[in-house]
Amino acid sequence: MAEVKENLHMEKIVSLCKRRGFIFQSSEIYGGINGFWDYGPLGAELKRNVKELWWRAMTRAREDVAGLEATIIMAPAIWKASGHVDTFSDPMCDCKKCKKRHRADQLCEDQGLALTKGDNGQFAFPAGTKCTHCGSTELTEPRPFNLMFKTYVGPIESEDHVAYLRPETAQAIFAQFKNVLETSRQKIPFGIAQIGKAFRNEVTPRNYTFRSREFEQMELEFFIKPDEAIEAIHGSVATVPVSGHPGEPQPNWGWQAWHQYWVEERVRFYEGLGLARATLSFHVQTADELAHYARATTDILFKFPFSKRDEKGELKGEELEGIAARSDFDLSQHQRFSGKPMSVFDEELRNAWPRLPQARQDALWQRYYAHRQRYLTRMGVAEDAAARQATEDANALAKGNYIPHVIEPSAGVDRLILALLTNAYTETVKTDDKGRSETLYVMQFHPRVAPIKVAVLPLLKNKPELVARARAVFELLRHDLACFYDEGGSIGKRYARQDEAGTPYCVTIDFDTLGENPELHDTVTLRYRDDGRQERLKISGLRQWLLEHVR
RNA sequence: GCGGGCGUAGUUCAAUGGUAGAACGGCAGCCUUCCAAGCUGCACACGAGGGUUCGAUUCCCUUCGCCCGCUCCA
Repeated sequence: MAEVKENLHMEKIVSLCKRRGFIFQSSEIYGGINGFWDYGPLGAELKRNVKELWWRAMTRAREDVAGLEATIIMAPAIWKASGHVDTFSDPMCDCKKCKKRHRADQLCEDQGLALTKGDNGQFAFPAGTKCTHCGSTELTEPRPFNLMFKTYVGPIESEDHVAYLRPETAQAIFAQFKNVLETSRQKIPFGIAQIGKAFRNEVTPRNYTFRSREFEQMELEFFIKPDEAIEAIHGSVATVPVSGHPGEPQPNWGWQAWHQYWVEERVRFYEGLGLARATLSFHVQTADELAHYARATTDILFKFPFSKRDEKGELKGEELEGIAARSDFDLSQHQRFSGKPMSVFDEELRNAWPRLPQARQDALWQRYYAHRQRYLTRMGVAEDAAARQATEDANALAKGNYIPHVIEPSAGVDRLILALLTNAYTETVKTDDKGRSETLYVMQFHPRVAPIKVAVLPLLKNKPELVARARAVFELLRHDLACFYDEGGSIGKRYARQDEAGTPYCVTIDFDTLGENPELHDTVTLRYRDDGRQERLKISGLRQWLLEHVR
């Protein structure tokens, strides 16, 4: 279970998932729809378990995170503020000769030209634009390529009524930041967590459910004080260990410590779901890759069989989660676009500031000013207006006000499910005495995520006493555990069925349960999925034992 | 969106210009004292649409879907 699935073909997983009811193609009876997938009975349980574990770890187990469940369709202005309306609609074109596809704006730039946009919103190439691949001038018209799903709110289908299905859950958190802050009795640093569907009209959905057009995210926006505020209050920002978990959160943590903290917290979460470190890898985004507002982004990758390989031939992995340090960009954008203040008042800062030596005050003021000014001018605010606003912001800081910065651990649920399925999949070829061989499939899920926790089986079906006792045991367990009763076929076949479903424990009611051997009266066989090991447990302690082992 | 390959029971495969077989799986019954035993029976498929043809699952076209490569992935 711990090893990396190097040479596993995805088709095998796809076929098992279909066969056992983990994942089906959406709308299959109508021929399917590209990029959309349904979870069958086992998949639905698996996914529920994963979301439940995330929610528990991120909110209930912590005092500093509050939950949120926002709508999928929101005011379109949110997507203007976030930048999605602009960046999600890159104009694309194809070369008619060599069939190469380009981003029209980049193609022009590469040749020192500029794409033009008419009043009607239509893009056009300047004369002489060539394909950078083959040199042909036969290019298709630049077409906007919007990755957001569009719909209309209300009965009138006009541009005035356009709305989008959210392409990420994060923006809803930013938009409700003030409401949550005021109602949750939290103060900075604290986070808002949300699980929910998001939609992206991907150009090419690929790799089974990995890149779907409808998918689910588990996102935390964790709001922290700007480093300038930390320095004012605590004298300096805590230094971060070179690697590893920085330990329990401290008041003097700056964004780097918080970023590292969340990376490590998230890795621990994945390990707790059964994804060993060896199956994970990291990608620290380089300066070139980083979005302009991001200070750092660390991706946690899982080594899927379809992942690309590095120079050494090792699987590089595909992204499960990105942990981004997004500065105060998002809230600043919403403040500018909505006109509503997104700043918070920090009493500690207000009290600390006047006690700082003047030189220190000036230095922090200057740094904060520079940061704000850089942001504003990058966003196209005119130089003098930006200077004025940045001055205001820096003056506000001195009075204890700032826009919080954000650390964002953002995970894809469906990708994680696919990782868990891949990770759990094992096959072994078994040859019997007659030389016949068959392949046995075992889904070795961590008991925590397993869709069915325990199967209850009477050893034989045609002995009413066994069946009755088995039904009673099933009844005893089913209210607290995802439980499955099966009496069809032979006991071996039933074990094998549960192995494919990934059920970690099977409980068998046999003649000893009934008292054939008095010492074993009221005990059952407990059979382990991964090694077939068996032991006997008292029925009286069974429920408790199982609850402890699936936690 | 481009290029290539592919679509036959739930799964894995077979055959065929005269409407399809198997294995495993599923369901029911019998049997079975711990790892896919056996016996009997049952159900289930040519992705969709159009064309050619007396007749199409088979040939052609379109479409949808899947896989690979390109492109895209803020």
